[in-house]
Amino acid sequence: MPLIEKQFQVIHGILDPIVKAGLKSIYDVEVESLEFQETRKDFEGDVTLVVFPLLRQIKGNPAAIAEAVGNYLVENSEFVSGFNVIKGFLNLVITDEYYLNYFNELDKNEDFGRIEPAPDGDAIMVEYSSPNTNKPLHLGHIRNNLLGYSVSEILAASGKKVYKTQIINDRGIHICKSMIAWQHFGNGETPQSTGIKGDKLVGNYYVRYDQEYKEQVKSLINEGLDPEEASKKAPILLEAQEMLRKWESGDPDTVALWKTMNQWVYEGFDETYEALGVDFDTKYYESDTYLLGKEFVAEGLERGIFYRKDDGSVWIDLTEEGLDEKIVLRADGTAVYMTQDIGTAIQRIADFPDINGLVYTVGNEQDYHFKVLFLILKKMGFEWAQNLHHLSYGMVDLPEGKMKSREGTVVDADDLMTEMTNTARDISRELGKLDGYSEVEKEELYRIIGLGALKYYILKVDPKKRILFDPKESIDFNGNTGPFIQYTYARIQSILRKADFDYSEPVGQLGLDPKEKDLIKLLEGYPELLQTAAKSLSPALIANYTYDLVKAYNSFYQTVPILGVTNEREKKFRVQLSEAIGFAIKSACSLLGIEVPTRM
RNA sequence: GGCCCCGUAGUUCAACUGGAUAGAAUAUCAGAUUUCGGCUCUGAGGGUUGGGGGUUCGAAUCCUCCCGGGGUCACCA
Repeated sequence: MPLIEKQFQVIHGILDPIVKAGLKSIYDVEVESLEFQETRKDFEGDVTLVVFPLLRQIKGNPAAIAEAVGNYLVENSEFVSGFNVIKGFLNLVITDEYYLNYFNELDKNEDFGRIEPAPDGDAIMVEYSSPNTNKPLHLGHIRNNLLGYSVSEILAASGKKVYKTQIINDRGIHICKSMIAWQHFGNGETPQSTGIKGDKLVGNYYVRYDQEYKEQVKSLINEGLDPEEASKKAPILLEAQEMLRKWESGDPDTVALWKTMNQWVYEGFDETYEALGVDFDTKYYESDTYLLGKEFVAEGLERGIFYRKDDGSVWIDLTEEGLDEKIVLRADGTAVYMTQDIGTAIQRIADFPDINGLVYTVGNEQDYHFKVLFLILKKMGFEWAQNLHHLSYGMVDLPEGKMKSREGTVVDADDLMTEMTNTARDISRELGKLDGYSEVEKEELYRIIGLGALKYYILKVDPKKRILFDPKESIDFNGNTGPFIQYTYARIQSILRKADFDYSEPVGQLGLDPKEKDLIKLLEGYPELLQTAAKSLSPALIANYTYDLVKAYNSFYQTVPILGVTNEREKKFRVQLSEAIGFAIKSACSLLGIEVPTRM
């Protein structure tokens, strides 16, 4: 049986045809789809069939229909041992035998729930991070990176080939500002000579530029210029603009300095990415792509998708779609942001022909831009334009308000990770069971815990919502947190270490404790959940599932003895179950980029 | 002002995309360990889902009008 079918052959899938056959024989109707759901905790049963939707095709009292289907199922399915009806809800009791069989046939390993991509299947490209090269990464980038990376992992686990990419905003006036400041005030400083991380060094000069600029504006105003005039005439601004012109005309000295300083930044970014645990398969640089797209606009103009205004600029009219008119080419024939994004999208498909979709991880302030971009690409008739997604996310707020890099109220990405590690160290020193660990191993563990806390905290919330981030108080190590999950995993590993007997063979039939049944049900739901998370690009779904799983395991652990039970078969089964839950935790966490320790 | 997103226990988040009596965590209070890791478990209190109207068997979810917060309406990226 192919892997995919096997993974989805869960109880819903088994009952589906039987219920349909039952409805056919009782009421003589063909029903297309049925709505199954997990039975709520307050009711008896395991699986619930919602009868209301059937009323469209079957006239009658929902409770009576439920009763009839229930009776039919008890007679015709070996797995349904009983049922009860509450209003239009048919609650079915599923036999222990079914769950045990399901568990025994499960592939129990670290790849639990994953589907291998088909060799000739469609690929998807996920863009995230997309930094500017004039300042270091901050908390907002962390949310972006974690989301993009996690969504990539989820898509890959759901059976798609994934290319992770970023577009680096490496050109423009902002980088010229850092360059000018470095020329004036740098005295030849380099990351090597100062020991400062490259992105931080360049970022410092960006701040330095801004200080100088403000002073110059002030003195110009004192000399009698009006504020608006002064803000345009500050000498250092004019220098930066002149430098941009030189860069665009390819002036060798300017380009050389630009390359050098950008290289410093990239080395700094690479360190941050590595610390954060994210990576990329390919990169795009705006200096390469900012001129793309013009020929496609020209082509679209011929085909009547765009139109030309009297001044020569080119536009698209989206008023029929409820949007505005949007410029796609300036009067002087140069590209705008939109032109460039059109060109870059097309370029990516050309570079990787197996791609049939793109995901852009970009903040929600660009919602409108992407709406327009996607619409334009659709109008241009690209087939892959049906599969464009803007993974939009809300801002990260601080208790003091917005982050502003110029005012120094940003939370730096590197600093934050260090702080998380420090907190983990403090707590673990008190509570950890780390006898025999070397200092190096301990430090590695603190890093895993600190980062796990940060990642889980950010990924568990719906991307659309703003996050209020209090670095001091928000990160907790108890309750619904990353370390809570890691702790449970570590505890399972502790049991496996102590289980010094062979537990690999499946045990035969035995009665299940309700807590055991709960755990198997959760395992059963995972592969489908993974597909849903992939479709909705939602790491939060995975995070919340992981938490449910861990909670259910802790409850099981508390009420049911594992190694202490006298019955050998039960002991074996419970160790197997623990192991399987461990695999599931590890698998789910890996989709969030969270590592799990064997001790902590 | 037009358009888009958000509003759920004191606080931070859920709610299987229209399903049952809206759930967790946290904080507070009360309990549990001859056991495998107490960073655990069990329980209590805490809600007019911002407000009004509508759609239907059924609404936090869909429609509509208000209120509040944010974003966006650049020939910037």
